[in-house]
Amino acid sequence: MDDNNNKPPVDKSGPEADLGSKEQEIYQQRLDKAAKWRDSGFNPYGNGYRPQHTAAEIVAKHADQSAEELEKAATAPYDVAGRIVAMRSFGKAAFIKLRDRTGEIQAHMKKDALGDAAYEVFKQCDVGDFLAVTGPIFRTKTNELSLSATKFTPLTKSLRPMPEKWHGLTDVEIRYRQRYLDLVSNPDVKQVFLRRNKLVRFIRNFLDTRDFIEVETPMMHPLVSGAAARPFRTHHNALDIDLYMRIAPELYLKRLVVGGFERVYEVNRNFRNEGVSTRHNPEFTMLEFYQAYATYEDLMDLTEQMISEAAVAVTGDSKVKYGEHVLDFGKGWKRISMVEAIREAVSGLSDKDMADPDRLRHELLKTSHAEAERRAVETMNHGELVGALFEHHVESTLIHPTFVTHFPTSMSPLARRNDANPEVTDRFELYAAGREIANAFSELNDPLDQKGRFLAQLDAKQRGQQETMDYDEDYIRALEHGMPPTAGEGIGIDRLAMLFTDAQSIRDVILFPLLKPLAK
RNA sequence: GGGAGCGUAGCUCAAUUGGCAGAGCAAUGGACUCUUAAUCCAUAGGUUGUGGGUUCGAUUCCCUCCGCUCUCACCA
Repeated sequence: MDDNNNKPPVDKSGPEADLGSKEQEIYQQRLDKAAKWRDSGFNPYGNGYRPQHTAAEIVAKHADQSAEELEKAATAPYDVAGRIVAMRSFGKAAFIKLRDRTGEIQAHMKKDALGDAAYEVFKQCDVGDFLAVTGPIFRTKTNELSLSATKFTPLTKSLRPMPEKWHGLTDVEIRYRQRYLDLVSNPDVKQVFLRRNKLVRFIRNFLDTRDFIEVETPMMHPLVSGAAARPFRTHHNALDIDLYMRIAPELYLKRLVVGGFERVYEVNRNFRNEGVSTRHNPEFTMLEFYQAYATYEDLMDLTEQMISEAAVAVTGDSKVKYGEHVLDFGKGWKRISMVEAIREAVSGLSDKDMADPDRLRHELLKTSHAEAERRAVETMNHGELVGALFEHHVESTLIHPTFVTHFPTSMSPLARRNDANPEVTDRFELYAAGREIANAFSELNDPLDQKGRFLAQLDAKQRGQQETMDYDEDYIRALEHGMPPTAGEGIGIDRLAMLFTDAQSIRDVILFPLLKPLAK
């Protein structure tokens, strides 16, 4: 525990200080109700109750039975526990809705079935409390499956009021800051995260069945490596060394390929100290995988198969609605080189033009109006100009899944050069909905070439570029020992989850997105 | 970091030109043993994000700060 983590002691005697006056009143009322539970022998924070059934299994078991059939069958009592999410009371009877991890089930609480004393205890229950209910199943006059409670056990008292039942919780700030309330209040939100879980499980299974081994590599790095991004810094006290939170696991995973793990993957967090937006969270989840004896072209096939199958597994269809569009993840994705893609989008650029930095600079300045941007364009090399033109004119137009290949070598310091044209690399990025989803290449395993590329990165840093990689001596040493021909790929899990859940903001697929702390 | 917008009861939202801050849900008390946003009667609940200014008077107009949303830049 850090010693600089001194929090004021919490006052345990009454309502919390952040409550409004109305909320304090409710808080006190519920403390009083909890005391009444206690007086009746129920600990409002007791432990050890083990419900024997779930809402979903009860509903599934009796979904097809009519009211008469259920009455005749007279089922043995069920026993479920959950949060009370709705209550409609009639004085001497009430309907409550209990929610557990599997779903919801209604219970009919009747004074004559429970007894006077027990019904008094039930009256001290509120929406939000946790309760266990025992009783046989029946159908109400409106045909809803319900438990006819013969017994109940108060389990946990909720002291704060739930959000409004009809509109739910819509204030996005509260939704992100207090995700637990969002999850309780908005059932769709839970579905989003269940889908995300399904996606990650599908991917793990897909790779596991293809002989990939899942590993965990360091998230605290002594060097900045594996991507072009600004890192977070941190400090280890006992060793008295500065470290960086990782921006990518790439070089560690390739060290493992050197060591004989021919197929490895890692699904974990990367941290980048950059702007926050609807598509960027400072910490985000990345899948990276490496396969020896494969090329970037093999990975295009693998990626197409993995993501098209994932779409069906997660959403039920290879055609996925996303905002205004319906994305078609069915196989046969377009493959186009970066230069071709630019020439398709910008008319009047000949082969010769594409090779001429001044011509490209001129083209780029047509759409770059901000002063800082124009200055940046002036110092770009040929590869950077090609990349910038692509981002300006092509990226946002790639709606259906599209592989863009052959990125300029200068913007791909870890990728293998193309044999026919060393100015470009054996690399592709996958785009969908106008965004980058995946990035892959045949890995550069020539240690001398890699040395030169690292040196070029140092050079770029000298020129003032902020997002550069450090020279990683040990990585070069690893390559000098020999890395088999390998291809590797990174897939942004959050962004893929966005596509499969129709989420317009990355914060909607991250349980606890980074927000500024509120001032006291 | 730049630009635009937003912030009113626990929640969802009103408040005319600057003129007594309101409703529904939730809560409390009462009636009600088949409800589905249950219904009916009554009660209570507010430092209008913060601090300042203009004004006889500010939720409303102006400024500061805090937070959120969108967007641009950086990036994936």
